[in-house]
Amino acid sequence: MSSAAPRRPGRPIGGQLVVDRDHVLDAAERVIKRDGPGASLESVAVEAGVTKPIVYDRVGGRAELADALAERLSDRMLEATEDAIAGETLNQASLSRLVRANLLAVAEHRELFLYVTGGTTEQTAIGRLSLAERSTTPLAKTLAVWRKSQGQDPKVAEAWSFGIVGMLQMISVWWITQPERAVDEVAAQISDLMWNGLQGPRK
Amino acid sequence: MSSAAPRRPGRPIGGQLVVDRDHVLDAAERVIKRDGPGASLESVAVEAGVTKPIVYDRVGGRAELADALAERLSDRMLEATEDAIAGETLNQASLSRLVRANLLAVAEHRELFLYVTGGTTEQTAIGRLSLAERSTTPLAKTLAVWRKSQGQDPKVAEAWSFGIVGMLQMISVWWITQPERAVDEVAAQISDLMWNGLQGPRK
DNA sequence: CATAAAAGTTACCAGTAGTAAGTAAGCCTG
DNA sequence: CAGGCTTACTTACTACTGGTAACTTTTATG
Repeated sequence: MSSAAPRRPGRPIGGQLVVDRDHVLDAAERVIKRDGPGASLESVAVEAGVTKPIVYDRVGGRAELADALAERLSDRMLEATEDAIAGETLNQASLSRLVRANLLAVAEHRELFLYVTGGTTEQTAIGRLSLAERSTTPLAKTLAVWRKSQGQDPKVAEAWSFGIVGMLQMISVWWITQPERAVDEVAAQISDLMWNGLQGPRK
Repeated sequence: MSSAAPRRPGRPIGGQLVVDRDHVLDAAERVIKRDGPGASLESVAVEAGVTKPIVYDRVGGRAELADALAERLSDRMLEATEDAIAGETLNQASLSRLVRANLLAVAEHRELFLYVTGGTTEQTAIGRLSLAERSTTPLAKTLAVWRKSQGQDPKVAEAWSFGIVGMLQMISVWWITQPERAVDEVAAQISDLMWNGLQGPRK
């Protein structure tokens, strides 16, 4: 993929863009997968077969790169988790499948997940929040609707969705560094906590 | 504190250490409070009235600094939250006070919290986990005891405590960037979720 | 055909983590 | 009390990174 084709300065023959934004982002994902978080923009540029200013032109600086990758990751995770519950009614079993799908999706994009949730050392809070928000916003809507349908106050939806996303993120980081733990067991335990609360199931 | 007293090279007169580890860590906290996360080691050294190699000698590199500060922060937060429940029995009201105390403690150490949870771009996962572990380990013990006393399986304690800590961290980040939200309301909502689960209170 | 616009690269700057080498004071032994 | 070792610093450097300005070449346009 990273053919070291030395290009001359100047507009390329044909006048077309030599790489587009998605190409750069793909390269960034490969580099992060290879070098872990803390991969440099220079290496991203090399992997994309281009120089640094092009990366800046296509996606922007480090913060914007993290943002763009966060967008990609959260889209994929959203898709994976949506497939797992597939419009089913909310109950402990479907919740457990959701948690399980979330864990497996994180494991699949391990390095990318760590990069995105790890932040960029600068304005980290906003970055991490904007990632979380991509997950919480649809979740909050679902929660609000569901609460209303149960005759409960939907006002809690926003705080709850941030709480749930935070729980999932932490559990994910923990789980992918503890590979011996069975995914089904963790999913069952966490969905139990989410569904029944600390009190546990009341009969 | 940062008196620009230019010191000559060589061993200081008197033969004593000019600053100790805690002094450097105090300086680091002040710099982070002033400059936000991403504060440089150089500025930490200047604030401590000393040069960079001394920082390396006293506390180590960036990763070790983050670790040491994480230790300090989690100790303080633990203290604050323990004061809030003060050996009381676990119920929704005491849980709410715990969440509230947690939020206020985070707000008090806002920049430090962001620095510590934001990580150091490198080996972030381990760093964040080790911070979380300082909170989860005592929590897990408490949970295990409590579950046993209720005739429930204490095996869930470890996963649950990571989940709870993750929830608290995310809620904290969210809340300190949304200053208009009343702390009592958020604490009530989150403790409701933690105690009763998604189902809400059953009568 | 001259000139502007487009799409690249080269070359640089500033700042940062981390380290090697240098220097002055204290201590210890003959 | 002189000379050498140890201690506790600073200075000065390297390597690298994010970010940008300036330059080069091709294409499009009046």
